[in-house]
Amino acid sequence: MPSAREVLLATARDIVVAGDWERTPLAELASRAGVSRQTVYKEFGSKDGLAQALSANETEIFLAELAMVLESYPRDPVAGTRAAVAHTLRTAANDPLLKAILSSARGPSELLPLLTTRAEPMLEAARRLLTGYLTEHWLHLTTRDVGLVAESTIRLTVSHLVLPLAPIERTADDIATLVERLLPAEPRTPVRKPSYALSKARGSVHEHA
Amino acid sequence: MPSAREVLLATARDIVVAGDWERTPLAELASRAGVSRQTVYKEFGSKDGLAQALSANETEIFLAELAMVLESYPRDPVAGTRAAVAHTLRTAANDPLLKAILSSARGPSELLPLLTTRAEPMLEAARRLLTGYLTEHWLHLTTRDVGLVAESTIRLTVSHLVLPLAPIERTADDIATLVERLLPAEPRTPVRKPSYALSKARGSVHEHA
DNA sequence: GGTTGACAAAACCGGGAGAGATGTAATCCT
DNA sequence: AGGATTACATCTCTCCCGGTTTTGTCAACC
Repeated sequence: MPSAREVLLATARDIVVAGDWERTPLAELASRAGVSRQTVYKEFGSKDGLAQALSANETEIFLAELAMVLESYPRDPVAGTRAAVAHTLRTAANDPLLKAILSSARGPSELLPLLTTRAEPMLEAARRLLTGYLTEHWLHLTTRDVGLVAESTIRLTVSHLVLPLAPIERTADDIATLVERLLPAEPRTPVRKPSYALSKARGSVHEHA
Repeated sequence: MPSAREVLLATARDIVVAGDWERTPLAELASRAGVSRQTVYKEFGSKDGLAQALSANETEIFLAELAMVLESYPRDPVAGTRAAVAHTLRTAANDPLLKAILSSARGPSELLPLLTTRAEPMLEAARRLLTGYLTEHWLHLTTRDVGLVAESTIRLTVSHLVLPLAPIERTADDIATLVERLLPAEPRTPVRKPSYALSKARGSVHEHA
């Protein structure tokens, strides 16, 4: 039995993805979630509060997914990077909300400006995640070097998200190639407990297609 | 004696940079340029036509500058890249018009959407320029490899333009470092006539600070 | 190549009425 | 507690209506 909070987040997400956020009254959202309007205020304080919570939830889920993707390549950081980039591009392509969070892009329909604030912290979190992952594999490199590569990977991914020119798989291959050439030496794989992985998403409500 | 076309472009540029484009009537623009309103229609067809021409002019000037910057480092492609990136970031920081063209960013004041269309061709031109420059120095690399590096450089530069985190010089150093590591071998310098350089800006009207 | 003047059509203001949403609160239910 | 219902004040959004400005196109003129 999902809590009111959870079903509200899920419905809100559907509405945002459908591009109807500003158009949809809170009353309709609530009734569609099978919940009264006041419950929303109790739980989230305001409509914006709901959007914020949704954004935070989405961010958390995405970062957890990203960590899982990376974890599944514990011995091959280049393949891991490639998979992470591809996963990001693929997911964001089908998810206007995530895309908005990542790129802070004002789409044709002027997506909610609340998320703009979220963009930078989100990218920063992703950068830390990637940095940790890469550090596990190239122990001899300086923090600065790994950070540079991680940040470039993130920026390039977002860039290709905003202005895609090649198919996703091709882009992922390209970025992975860059990483491989940038950090070429000594791919030692310690295979210890990965300290970079974040806790799993707790408030997860929806499934990613 | 500057032609009416030139002085019109210059005045239009001032207005755009001041952020008053949509606010300013064509009549005022014309009189400020010391020219009648009809001359504008004769020369550019419409107000949008003026904006288009301005954008094209700006693009041409910028690309010519970029080519000159690169030409001044005929033997050191890493330093050349570094200088080109720094020049781009520095110029765009003081030039809302160029920034809009490069990033297609809707600023707080909702900059002219005409330029949005311009963004991709402009980046494509810059990519070709850089590709040609780099090819002069790393003859042994495949077109695909050089193209990859060039495109990444462009994308990273734009990314840092949109979301600057470090000082410009630092960013330029970082990107140059990436290029250096990506294309490490055999920096042969043919020093022949650089075929990548475009013709100088002809319609150039203003001076870049 | 340029100016002046006139002109229709379109875009851009306020202001005001009405509808619709948001946010707060009291009360009731279980 | 967790939630629903009803009520209500306050915003905001939208539509409409004029009046004004701006755009874009003439023609005639130098």
